Amino acid sequence: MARKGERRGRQPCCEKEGLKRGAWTAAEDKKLVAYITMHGHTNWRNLPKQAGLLRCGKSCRLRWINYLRPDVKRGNFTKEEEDTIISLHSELGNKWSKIASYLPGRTDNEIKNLWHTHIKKKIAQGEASSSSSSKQESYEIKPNQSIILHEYNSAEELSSSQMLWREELNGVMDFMMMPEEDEGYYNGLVYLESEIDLWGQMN
DNA sequence: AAACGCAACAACCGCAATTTG
DNA sequence: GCAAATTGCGGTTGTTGCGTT
Repeated sequence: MARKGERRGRQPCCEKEGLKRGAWTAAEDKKLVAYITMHGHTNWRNLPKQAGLLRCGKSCRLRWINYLRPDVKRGNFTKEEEDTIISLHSELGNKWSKIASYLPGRTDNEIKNLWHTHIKKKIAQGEASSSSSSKQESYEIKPNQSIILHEYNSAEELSSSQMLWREELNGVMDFMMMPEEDEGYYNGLVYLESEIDLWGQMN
């Protein structure tokens, strides 16, 4: 908190002088991970000082969220993940953090980068979402209609994913079927190896 | 081998939203 | 209720690596 009489208006997130910028070194990563593992991250602004890092809190936060968190998934996006992103983006627009919340282990920054480098081009070329070329079928199911999915490995995971999907989109549920690939089905959130039944009317 | 162009991605910046005193 | 501090988000930029000429 600034005391009365101090400079008005927004202050910079950190003192620019003396703080390191640019790529993180392995030693810095180690310090950050060690500190957060021990103390957590309740105050990003004070964290770098307490952790002995010459970085601003924002930079530490970004580094942790995007790369150092233990649950961050590295590596290429799968076809299913790309489809999910395309589907969610058509509903939500550039709400990258929202989209990321549907993809465990993926960050908003990563998804945003993927969108700008890969998916946008694919869509522009008409390769990504063309239902005719990829043999996808699309159905719309209204929110109040019930859908029951049978014969899957993890009932709990599927159920919660489905509820999230419903609540977040608060309206039309877009369900994608790809019956000719691997005998499986996709709904944008889960991939099912086995049989699936739908209850409720489709449009 | 050097120069260039481009794609990929890590990181920064500014603003909005939220929290705090 | 208000002002300031802090956090989170999305747009953008900078750097790096790779392929091509």
